Amino acid sequence: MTTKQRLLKIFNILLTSFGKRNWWPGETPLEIVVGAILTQNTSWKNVEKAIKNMKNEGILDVERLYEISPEKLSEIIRPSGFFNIKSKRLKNIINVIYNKHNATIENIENIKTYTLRNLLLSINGIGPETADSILLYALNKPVFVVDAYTKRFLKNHNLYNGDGDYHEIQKFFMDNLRPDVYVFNEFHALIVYLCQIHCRKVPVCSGCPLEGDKDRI
DNA sequence: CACCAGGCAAGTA
DNA sequence: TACTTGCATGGT
Repeated sequence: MTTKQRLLKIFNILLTSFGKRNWWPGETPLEIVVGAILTQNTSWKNVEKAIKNMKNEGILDVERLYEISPEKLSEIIRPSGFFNIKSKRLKNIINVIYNKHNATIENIENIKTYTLRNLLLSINGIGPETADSILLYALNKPVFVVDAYTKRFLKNHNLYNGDGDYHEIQKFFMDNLRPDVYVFNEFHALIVYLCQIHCRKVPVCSGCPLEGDKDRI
């Protein structure tokens, strides 16, 4: 079986076993952008509390976020942890959207994906994973998101023998899958779900739908 | 009590 | 280039 066939087979097994994950939880592109920043090295449950606070304060809005002081914002997002640095990071991306793109997320959707990715990466506080999460989940661009779970997944299933470099792993997925937003969206979410319920630390686990995978370590 | 969570930037050698 | 550390709350 080729790598492409095996990867697609794994995707289908995961999708059949677990169903659609409905990522990203968030009602608007802005909420997804905010969540992408807040979830950096933080559990999603803590992020939900912070976002709920933001909704209660009525600041889940580009203009409100542009106007609010970093100190006030820090207090509102406190449950997400790292609140001072995340407050600055939220202000950083909001400033770009507000000043250069007419205060709407939708206006930056028209920028070519490659250019947009570099724009996001140029913002202090947005690294590869956050940039790609925004591109895929907020803006529907066919970009594969790599994270710690993805690396563990590849290692556990002996799918990729290279170092853990983010862009090499991303290239592996994008070379072996059609550039399909739906597949990229669900595959990343399914990998996270699989790792969270079955493969937290040890490489082998029982009850995993991929147990029969011959090439698995 | 320790350890981790849907990272990133800055500092050091 | 390749480590190390700061950031910080909340769950297990």
